[in-house]
Amino acid sequence: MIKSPRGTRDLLPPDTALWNFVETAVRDVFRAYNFHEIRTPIFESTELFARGVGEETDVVMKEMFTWEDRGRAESDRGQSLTLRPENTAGVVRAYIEHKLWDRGLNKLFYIGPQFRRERPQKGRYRQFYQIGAEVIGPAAAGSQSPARDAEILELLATLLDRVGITQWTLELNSVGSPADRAKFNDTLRQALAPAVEKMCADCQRRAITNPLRVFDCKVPEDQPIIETLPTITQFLNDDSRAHFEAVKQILNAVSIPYVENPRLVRGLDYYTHTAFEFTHGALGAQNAILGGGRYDGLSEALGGPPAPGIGFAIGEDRLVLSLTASAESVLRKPDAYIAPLGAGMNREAARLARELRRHDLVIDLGDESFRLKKSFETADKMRARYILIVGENEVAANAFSLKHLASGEQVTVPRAELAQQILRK
RNA sequence: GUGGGAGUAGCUCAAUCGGUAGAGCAUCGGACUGUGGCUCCGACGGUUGCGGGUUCAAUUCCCGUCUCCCACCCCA
Repeated sequence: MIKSPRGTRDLLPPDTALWNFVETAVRDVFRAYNFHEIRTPIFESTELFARGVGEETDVVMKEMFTWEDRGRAESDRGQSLTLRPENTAGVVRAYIEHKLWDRGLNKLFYIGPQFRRERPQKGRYRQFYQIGAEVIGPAAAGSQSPARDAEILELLATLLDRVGITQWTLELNSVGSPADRAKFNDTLRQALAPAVEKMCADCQRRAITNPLRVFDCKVPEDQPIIETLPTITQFLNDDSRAHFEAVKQILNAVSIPYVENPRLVRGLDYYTHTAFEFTHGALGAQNAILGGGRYDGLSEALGGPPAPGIGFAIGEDRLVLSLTASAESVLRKPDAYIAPLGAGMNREAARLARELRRHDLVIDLGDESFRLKKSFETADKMRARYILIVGENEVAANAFSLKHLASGEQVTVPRAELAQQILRK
């Protein structure tokens, strides 16, 4: 049997109702904040991710699905292509390609699949879905304003509340400018040097390759050493500091709770200033439900003009996992199930179904060969509100037996009044 | 990519010391020819993930492999 490839899965009804519930709610929220949808290709030039995400990151070095195009045209052949591992690079590429700076400030959102060649785990797939947004534009259009950071964070709080996730924590930090980070990294290496021998094997490696990640260490014995390390907060320049303060003040003004986490670092190279994560307790080791931050230098890194930006990406798979609502509860059930009864009744049933569906009713129907008992069982199973019986008696009278399945009440309703009756309850 | 656990009917799970696989639910049919979630009866459903090995005999023991789960690396 051919199975779906490792780390991929089929989303089936009724679960897809839950996904649609999330996506519909998310679109509503984006609309309220005047964000508009962008759809970028699912694959791009490998170079885009190498330059945009960072040549040295794990994502680019070992987690991408990459292949060589073998098109007929000389210009296509040998082009290295990659399934997008994230969507920010693609959005910024589109920003540059279509000169979107001419539109002033762009407030864009996307919903779609991303791909990483990782070892699968719960809530972590090789084809996974992200809901994200980017605010990007010339500095003169306000793209650099702390008001944009705060607006994004407030939007996210609204969004999570809206889908019924209330147990979230917003962790906030500033990672400063690239220069701030370089200084901090040097200091960190020096601070680690005398103690590193006593630390776990992972930390010994991190101390050399990526000192920032030492903060993520969960080994209890290492914590006393980590406590003594400097934090990036002390290395922020005046601009970064002022920006961070302004963001926090707006959050206070709109009553969005947050905790400052000076150890929160971001893995991708392009982040500057504000960095944040929303976590949810019930998710185990993979407790981050979304993350994001500011990336003021990304456009230039991709060959574009200066274009400060801030964005986030929600792991939709994990978001759906942490939902308390059940798929069953958000599934729209049929308003009525039509049971044609006896030879020739399919035609009349089809006519009725068509009439009722015009009234925005959800109608399903069976077949004239079904015994009435079977039709009732089918209607019950799909949780239809009403069953509508279409038999010879009904057709002769042009009035139909309509039974409310939950209460058992049955009435005979003239054809012209059927929709009204069904809409009633 | 590393370490550990698990794979038996569509789903959830049994199967004693190694003796050729069973239940509940689901599906379909009947009891019941125009009135339902109940009840009873019956049917359908299996390469025990896949491949190899040991054995008279393997769901069971061994090896390999695939997939999922947990943790790590990393990240949303």
